[in-house]
Amino acid sequence: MAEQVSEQTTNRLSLYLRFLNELEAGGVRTVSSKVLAARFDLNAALIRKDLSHFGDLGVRGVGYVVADLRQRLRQILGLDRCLNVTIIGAGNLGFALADYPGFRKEGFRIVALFDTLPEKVGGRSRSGVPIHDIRDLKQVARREQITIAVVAVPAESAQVVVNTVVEAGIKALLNFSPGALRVPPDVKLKSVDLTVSLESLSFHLARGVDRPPRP
Amino acid sequence: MAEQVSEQTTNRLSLYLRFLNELEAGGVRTVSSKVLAARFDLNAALIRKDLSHFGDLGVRGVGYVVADLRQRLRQILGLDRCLNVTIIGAGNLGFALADYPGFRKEGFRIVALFDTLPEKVGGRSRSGVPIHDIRDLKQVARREQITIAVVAVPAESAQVVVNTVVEAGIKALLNFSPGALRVPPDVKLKSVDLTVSLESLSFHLARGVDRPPRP
DNA sequence: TTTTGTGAAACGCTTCACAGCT
DNA sequence: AGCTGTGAAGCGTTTCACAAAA
Repeated sequence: MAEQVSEQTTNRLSLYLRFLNELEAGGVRTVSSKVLAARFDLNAALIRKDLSHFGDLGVRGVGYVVADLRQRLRQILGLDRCLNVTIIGAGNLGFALADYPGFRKEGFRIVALFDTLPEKVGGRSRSGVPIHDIRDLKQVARREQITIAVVAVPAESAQVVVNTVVEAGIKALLNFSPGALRVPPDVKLKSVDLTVSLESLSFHLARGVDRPPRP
Repeated sequence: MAEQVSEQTTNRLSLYLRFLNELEAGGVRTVSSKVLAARFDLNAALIRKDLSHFGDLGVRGVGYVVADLRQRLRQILGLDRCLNVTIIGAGNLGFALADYPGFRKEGFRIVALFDTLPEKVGGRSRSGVPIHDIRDLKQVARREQITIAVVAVPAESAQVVVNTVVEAGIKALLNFSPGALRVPPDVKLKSVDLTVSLESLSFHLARGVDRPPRP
């Protein structure tokens, strides 16, 4: 077990975990790869492969024990520890993310916002997350044990902000700015590019979602 | 040209286009696949393959003419027409997206917000996008020629909202709610799952971004 | 010479199919 | 009988390598 695991696999593990939470809440004891596959429109073998990367998690003839698999997935995804998150950029998007209830629900704690504007620093988000000066990032990051930074600043300042975050010793970044960003190899950067997403939809509209037959 | 093109290819086309905008603004005449490749950390052959799906866009020995390729990519991505977008859910995230400057910059027009709460309906976002009652979606969608909907509502209401959007005749959806959603085959759904993104980062932290050598 | 466009090879992910366990 | 774990096959994407064009 535990060689390299593809990003696609880990993304699916998150989905499985979310479903297992529901199943456990509903008092379901075991679940088969077939049931999981039906839920997510995937092939059952793929789910077994995904899980088999981490040992023999299932029971032949029975399936997976919901409580055990859930526990194990939380551990694999690192959700059994405390995960403190900061958001850089106290603009509309930064505030929205700081107050997004979905994060707290899954065990992430948003502990700080950062900005450069003096009129914002010292304030708080609606839900009470304090806004610090970006120059204090390193200090606050250490004090609050921040391990993940969400970057929600305009494209022009994105690379500078990313550099600051990396210098503060944070090794995991979720970026919402458009454009290519560079990070050292020991830092994990994941980007959500809203423009690319919309343009992908535009492409499908332009081409016709049901492709018209070629002449 | 113009068979099926993978989503990965179309996503990259968006990135190329953004860079071409910069190049044209900077007065650059031509660009080679090698330069594009360096910019995005990709293989030059991949860029040529991506572009070759749409005809012979380059000139051997020279590269690609920036102005021409930009124009062609805008056309391919459907950005040469008017693209009216609505945002469903006038919560923190919905407002942030409605006022996100990046969308307008690329030619998308956010023309309406929708919500169910009477105290929100009739109001406007900070940048002036009017908030309508979700029950008026079909009517407003037709009047405003809305072709893309962004879904930013809580998970519980997501499927219902998606159904309403589909019934209103909108064929392209960008979804921010967690969980599996069903749409008919002629509708294009793209989802951004913030929890999955954060959990993916958590996984890499838990495992060590530089993987520790196996014992 | 430079750089595109493209078959062929390489690679990685998914599905198949079945041995093995309960 | 039922279901997992997995080698082998299948398939889609990326990279290689080179002929063709400017």
